[in-house]
Order: sequence, then structure tokens, then C-alpha cells
Amino acid sequence: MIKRTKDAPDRRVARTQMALRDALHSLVREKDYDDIAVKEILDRADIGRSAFYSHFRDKDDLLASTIHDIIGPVRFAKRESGGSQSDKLLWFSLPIFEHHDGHRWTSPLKMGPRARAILHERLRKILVGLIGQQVKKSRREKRGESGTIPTAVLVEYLASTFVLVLEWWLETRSPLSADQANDLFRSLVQSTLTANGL
Amino acid sequence: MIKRTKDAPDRRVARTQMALRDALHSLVREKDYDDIAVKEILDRADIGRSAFYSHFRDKDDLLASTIHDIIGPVRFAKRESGGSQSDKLLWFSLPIFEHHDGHRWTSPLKMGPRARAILHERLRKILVGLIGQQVKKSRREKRGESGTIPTAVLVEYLASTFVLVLEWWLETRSPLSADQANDLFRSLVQSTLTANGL
DNA sequence: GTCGGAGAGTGCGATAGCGGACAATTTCGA
DNA sequence: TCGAAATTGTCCGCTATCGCACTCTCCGAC
Repeated sequence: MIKRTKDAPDRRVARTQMALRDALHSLVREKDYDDIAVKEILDRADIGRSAFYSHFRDKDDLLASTIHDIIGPVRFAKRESGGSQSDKLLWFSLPIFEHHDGHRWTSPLKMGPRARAILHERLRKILVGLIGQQVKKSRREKRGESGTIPTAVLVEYLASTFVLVLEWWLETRSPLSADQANDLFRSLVQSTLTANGL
Repeated sequence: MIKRTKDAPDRRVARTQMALRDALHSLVREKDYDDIAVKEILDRADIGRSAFYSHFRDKDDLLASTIHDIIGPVRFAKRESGGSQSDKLLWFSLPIFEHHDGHRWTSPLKMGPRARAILHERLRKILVGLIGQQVKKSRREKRGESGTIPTAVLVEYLASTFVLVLEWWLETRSPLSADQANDLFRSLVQSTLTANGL
């Protein structure tokens, strides 16, 4: 268990975590995720076994943690989100599509459906947290206009729909550009949003 | 002080030392060695101050330690040293010339005469150790043929002459190739070697 | 079957690196 | 020339990582 007041980022922690993530990243381009042994990750990262398990429960936990490599840059884009109501609500989608677009043709990550599921499940949860605040705020401002659908459900709906589109876009290697995929996602949820006063 | 029992290579030690050497390497291509603050090295290597001083006395000590980056590869070439007597004795020279030749035109290291002196002095000492064994062995086999010049002096002579040639070759940016510089060095010491039964 | 080897996790004593505080020295602009 | 700021080198309590040994489970060979 890592327990620190976040204002004290120990160099060592950041270093070993990054080393492990980098090692996994490079390995997953060479062979299928499920065929990668923890030992291989340790060797490539040049990290001891016990250090690994003091940060991550297992290989899947490490994989899930790599989401931050994606979500990190997205957080930066958060500030500069002006525009319409739905722009403020769905600001996250385009950066994520673009991120994957960049990596889409370089070297395909070799991971089966199980690994994909882990990543997307984690992404979905994080999105729920991210969207949640926005939706609550927007709905509070417009309270009374509509009350049939619970906010929590709406948030889950947005997150899972986004992940669905992302999954489809990646899985089918659709020729759609990141922009187009993003538009597709928005089209899907737009009417529901307006119908619920968002 | 660094612990003993060399059979216990701690990952952490190797890691921080390499990080520091790499940092210095990259910095010395950007600005003059004497203008580089320890703080800058620490920042680039992402290493704490106390870790630095637990390995090196000061900046110069770190610089001197980078010799191993040169001498390491040379040790490998040691095995495959067949040929004449002097080939066995002077096997080290060509690899070193070649090493410097590779880096000579890429990006010149920005270091004044003081820094150069540190490096070459260290190199000289290591060469003395390296050559020493060989000379002693060769002379033991041919004992009696000549006894006027002490072995220790001969060794120092070889090392310092080599460093001299290397220094001249680098300093003047001589158009000589690594091979030619190596031949030059050999020509310089050849007669002395044969005169002393080597 | 069962043997043996390999990988996954766990536990532990030892230690390298951490951040931060400190005095001593150097640098440098007012 | 003086004082502030920067840099160097030292020290210390805390902790992350180390190497190593160990158990457990899985799995293919025989």
C-alpha cells in the first residue's frame, strides 16, 4: 500500500513505476499480453520482484495503471474547454480519440480481448468520476427542468457509450478519422442529452 | 563509501551511477564542463544530492569515473588479441583510438584543458594497471636478455606516451584516421620495445 | 500417477536513496 | 565593497528497493 501525502512525491516511486510501465509498453508490442511473464517485465525494467508487488497487485493491475498515461494528457486539455454546454460535458472524448489515433498505425498493441477489457473497464470508471462532477453541476443549474433519469445513471450511460464507440472504432480498424469518430459518439448521445436538459 | 564484496551488484547503485554519468554526458555537449553545476546534473539525472555524494567526491570524480565507459568495451577486445608480441602488449591502443574516432565528429565534448587533464590522467593510471601485467609476464619469459630499464618505468612510459599521442590527435583534430594514429603510436614506442626485448 | 521445472506471490533483514536542513564557500550585482 | 543569492559538501531520520529464500500452483514429460 502506498501511503503518502501527495505533496511528497518520492523520486524512487515515480521511477520504478515508470520503468515498469515502459517495460510493459515495449513488451506488449513484441508479444501478446497474456504471454508476457512478470519476470520478463522485471528484467526489462531492471526492477526487483518485491518492488513490483509493493506497487501492483499483479500484471493486470500494472496494465490498468497505464491508463494514467492516457488520461494524464487529457486532464491538461480540460482547462481549455469552452463552447456549448455539451462541449463542456464531453470535452474528454476528442483528446482520447486523438491519442489512440496517433498510436493506431505505428505498432499495434498485441493484447487479446481480456487485456482490452481490463483497460476499457478502468477507463470507464475514471470517466465516470470525471464526467460526474460536470453533470451534477450542469443539472444543478437547470434543476427542475427534468427529473426522470437519475444523474448517476446518466453518467454511467455517457461513459459506457463512449467506451463502446472507442472499442468499436479500434476493433474494426474503422477508416473514420478521430474527428469523425468523435462526431459519431456525440451524435449518439446528443438527443438524450438535450432531452434531459443538458 | 561503497561496500565491498563485489559479487553483490545492487541494481540501485548501477542505476544511479549510470543516470549521473548519462546526465553529465548530455550536459557536456551543451555547455562547457566547468560551467556545469552539480545541481544541473542532479536535476537531469533525477537523483538526490546525498546519493550523488555517496558515490562521488565531487564533479571531477564523476567525470573521472566515465572512463569506464571507454575502458569497458576495450576489456572485451582484450581476449581476441592474437599476433606478435607487441600486439599482445599494445592491444588496448586501437580500440581506444577507434572509440574516440566515432565520437569525434558527432558532437564535440565541451571541456576545457582542466577536464581533459582529469580524464587523461585517470586513463593513464588505468592503462598502467592494464599494461603492467602483460609486461611483467612477457619480461619474465625473456628474463636475462636485458635488465637495464625497470619494468615499472617501462609501463609508465608506454601509458604516458599513448596518452600523449591520443591527446595530440584529439586536440589538433588531426586528419589522421584511427588506424594511422594507432600506427603512429606504435612507431614511437616500437624501437624502445625491441631494444628491451619486447 | 509423480516427478521436476517454472512462474506467481509473500516475507524479511539489510541498505541505497530520499528530502530537507545545515554551514561553509563562491559568485555577482548594486 | 558589501550583502544577498547561489553553490557546494555534509548529515540525518525515514522509507523504497534490494537480494534472497520460501511456499504454492500449474503443467508437461515420462
